[in-house]
Amino acid sequence: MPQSAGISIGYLAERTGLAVSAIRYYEAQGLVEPWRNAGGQRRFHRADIRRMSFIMIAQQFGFSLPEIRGFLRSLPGGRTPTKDDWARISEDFRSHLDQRIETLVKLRDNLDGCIGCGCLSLPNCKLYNPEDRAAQKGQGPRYLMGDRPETEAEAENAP
Amino acid sequence: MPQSAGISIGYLAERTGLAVSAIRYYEAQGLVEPWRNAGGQRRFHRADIRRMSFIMIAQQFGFSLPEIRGFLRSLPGGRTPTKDDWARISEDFRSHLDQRIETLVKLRDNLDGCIGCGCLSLPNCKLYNPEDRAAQKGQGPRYLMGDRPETEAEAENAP
DNA sequence: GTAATTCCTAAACCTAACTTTAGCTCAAGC
DNA sequence: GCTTGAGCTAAAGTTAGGTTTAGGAATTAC
Repeated sequence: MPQSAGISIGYLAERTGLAVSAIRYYEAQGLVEPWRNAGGQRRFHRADIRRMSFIMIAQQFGFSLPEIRGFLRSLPGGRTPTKDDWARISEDFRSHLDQRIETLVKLRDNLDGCIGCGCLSLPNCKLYNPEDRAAQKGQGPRYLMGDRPETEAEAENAP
Repeated sequence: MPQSAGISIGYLAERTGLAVSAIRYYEAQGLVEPWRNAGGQRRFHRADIRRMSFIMIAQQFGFSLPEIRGFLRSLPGGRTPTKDDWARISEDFRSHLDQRIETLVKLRDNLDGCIGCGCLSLPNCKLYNPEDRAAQKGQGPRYLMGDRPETEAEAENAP
């Protein structure tokens, strides 16, 4: 087991459950910056165990690696984040998470409404309603339930 | 505009906001089964407008295309799903969705606890706690916050 | 009847987040 | 001191969910 001169990639992998290849990938993405020993092998700070954990948690929260890199830039290199460091980052986490939860709950509520309305065939279905298009996450124009200038009624009557 | 002999892929795209290429991709994935006209062009049922919408909604709910294909298999081909068809599918949606929301809320609550505890450095942090590993979505064994057989205390004391 | 659209297929390309492979070097144990 | 495991790099492969491109063929509009 490595002692004072930093830890090996294998040990870091063992402690975090990450694959060695994943850690090297994170380095390539600028999420961690190990130094090299005399033989050219990576050496990590012990604090990088937490750094890796932070990455895994942030991923669960739905952040991309570039976003996480942004967070990490505001973290001090080489040491454990303090309460203040973490509190700062938590704000971002919170709002992002709240938004995702809200979207899902809204979607679920609409689904509930649809069970009672015979859904997918009635223009008053909420999943069908234009005002809920805001819930979309995609980039292009996507119209749910085929709702367009032409009404469904028209469409149905044109066999 | 197509009349009695089914609708074209372009019209379906226009009505749903999907790209033509996406619709062809969905066909390749077995999510829709158009027939062909004399000239070899795809013709869709008008009900496929809703079928596409169903796919888009299910995607927003976080389902993968194979999962959605599963849902669609229980739908009647060629006609608008009835209230009963939809109710049957809604059950599945509900439970999946509830589970996803629960996971996120749990994660958020843990985050809240961490803001107060100085997180990422205390063994009593909930994000750090083994019992919350269940919240993981990945496939491999991943240990959050470096929690393994060896305790953090030990690790910290071995510089 | 001809020009402009739309549609066709197959194959290549794209992004994210990694893993796998190949061929080679380093470090550790006995 | 030698064998074995751990580490190295570069490049290619993987999965999901598509888009883009190339080169034709069918439809539609006038």
